[in-house]
Amino acid sequence: MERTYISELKTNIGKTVRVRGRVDTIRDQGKIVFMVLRDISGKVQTVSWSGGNIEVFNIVKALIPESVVDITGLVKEAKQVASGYEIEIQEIKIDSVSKTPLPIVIEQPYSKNISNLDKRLDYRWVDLRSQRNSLMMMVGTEILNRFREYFIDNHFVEIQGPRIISAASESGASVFEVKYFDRKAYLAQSPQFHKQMGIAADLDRVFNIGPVFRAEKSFTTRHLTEYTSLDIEMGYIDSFKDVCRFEQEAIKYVLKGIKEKYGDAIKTVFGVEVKVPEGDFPYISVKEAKEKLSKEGIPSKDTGDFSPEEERAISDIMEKETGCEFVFIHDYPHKRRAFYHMKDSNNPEFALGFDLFWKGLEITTGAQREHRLEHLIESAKERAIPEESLKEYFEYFEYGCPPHGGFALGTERFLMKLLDFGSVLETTYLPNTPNRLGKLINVKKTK
RNA sequence: GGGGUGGUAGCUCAACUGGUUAGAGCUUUGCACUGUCACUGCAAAGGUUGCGGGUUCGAGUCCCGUCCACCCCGCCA
Repeated sequence: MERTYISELKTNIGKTVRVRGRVDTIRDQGKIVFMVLRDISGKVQTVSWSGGNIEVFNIVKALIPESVVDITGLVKEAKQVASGYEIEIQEIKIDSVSKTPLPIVIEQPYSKNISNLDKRLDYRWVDLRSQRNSLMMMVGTEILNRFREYFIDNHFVEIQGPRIISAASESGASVFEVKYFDRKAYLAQSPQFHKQMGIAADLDRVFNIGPVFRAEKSFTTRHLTEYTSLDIEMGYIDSFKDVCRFEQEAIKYVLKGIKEKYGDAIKTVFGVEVKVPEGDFPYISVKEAKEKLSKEGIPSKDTGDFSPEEERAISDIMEKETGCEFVFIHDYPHKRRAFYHMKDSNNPEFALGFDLFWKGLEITTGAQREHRLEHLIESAKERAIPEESLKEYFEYFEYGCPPHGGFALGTERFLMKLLDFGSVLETTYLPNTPNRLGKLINVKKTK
């Protein structure tokens, strides 16, 4: 018999079905046992009596929670049950027995003692069984699906830049060195140069969704050493604002889709209302932002960038002023941005780039790129970046390159903000951080 | 990398100024229960107090070192 998902049972009342999944809870009443079965689509109560199939009854009575079972039974109406129906088990097969007790608590809506995050990550495959986490994974899937859909509908071509590269790319951010046969190589910190190659290759608009690596010892709720970057680059723009507008529309499209598909579930499980922004996201210059912060008495140590406190405050201020959770910040000093950002010809101190903040967190950096080789070389010189390390990159501009710009969005950060999680470690399937490689904790000791 | 807080049972935590046998809730195990649904009731099990050293008659508690986690900062997406 074919398997029926638990979510489909309500249309199968009166029928015999096969359901497969995990033993969620057992309520043994002596001569009647209720067992709640769980699969990816939901939960259902099953019932068996001592007066019914005694063989089945004995197996159910002895089940260990979190074991995997294969059940055939009759779906019947049951007024006593909240859902209105239950399954009377006719056959049961145990596919896999769970050890007990579990090493962590699987989070329930009523959970009081939720295990610590690091312990949960050690047993991530158990942790992800919770409704909260499986919904988080499904929403994450839909986010990438919608972005990809939007890009393809807007003439984008998908590329997969190499993750192992020969020269440490772009800024001073530390890179992971790897052994590549008999030479040194590096893990890509960003697909930036290869996106731009796509523009020089006349692919016109390209996107790249994939892992990037940062060898930074950052212990925060928003940094990972490996994360999934959503990168785009678009040709023939007139201004970085074309890039902003594109990103804004893409985000609206994504959030609209999420709201339609998961809005109710997100509201129930996370208590978060998915808001689809209307109209344009506000733009504000660094200078204006600093003035607003100063009025609110928020201290500033740096005129060219924002501290996390300032990021949160400026988001709050702008949301109150405009009702929008998003805000674009522009007119950053060029010397504080990547060398490939184009300079503002009216004021070369400024870069034609932007950051996008969402609910107090930077989720994107973008810019119009410098496509004129002489200017690009000059910018690299200003940063004292050895020309030799950029030789290959510079060549992309030698045979003509359209004006272009793009952005990178941190997908884990996006999901974190959407569902109001406290850390990107929670919105990553298996987060890598300076002290954690998958389940392998305490990396230093194994050196 | 800098600053702060912490590490005690499978999980979440308590243990006063250093003082008898380190406690509780949940989980687990056993028994009872034919309509439970965060089942209930009774009973039991469960500990090298992160690791290494020191002070003391005596250390979960104080000191030094070390590892790890969490929060804040730096770096960024």
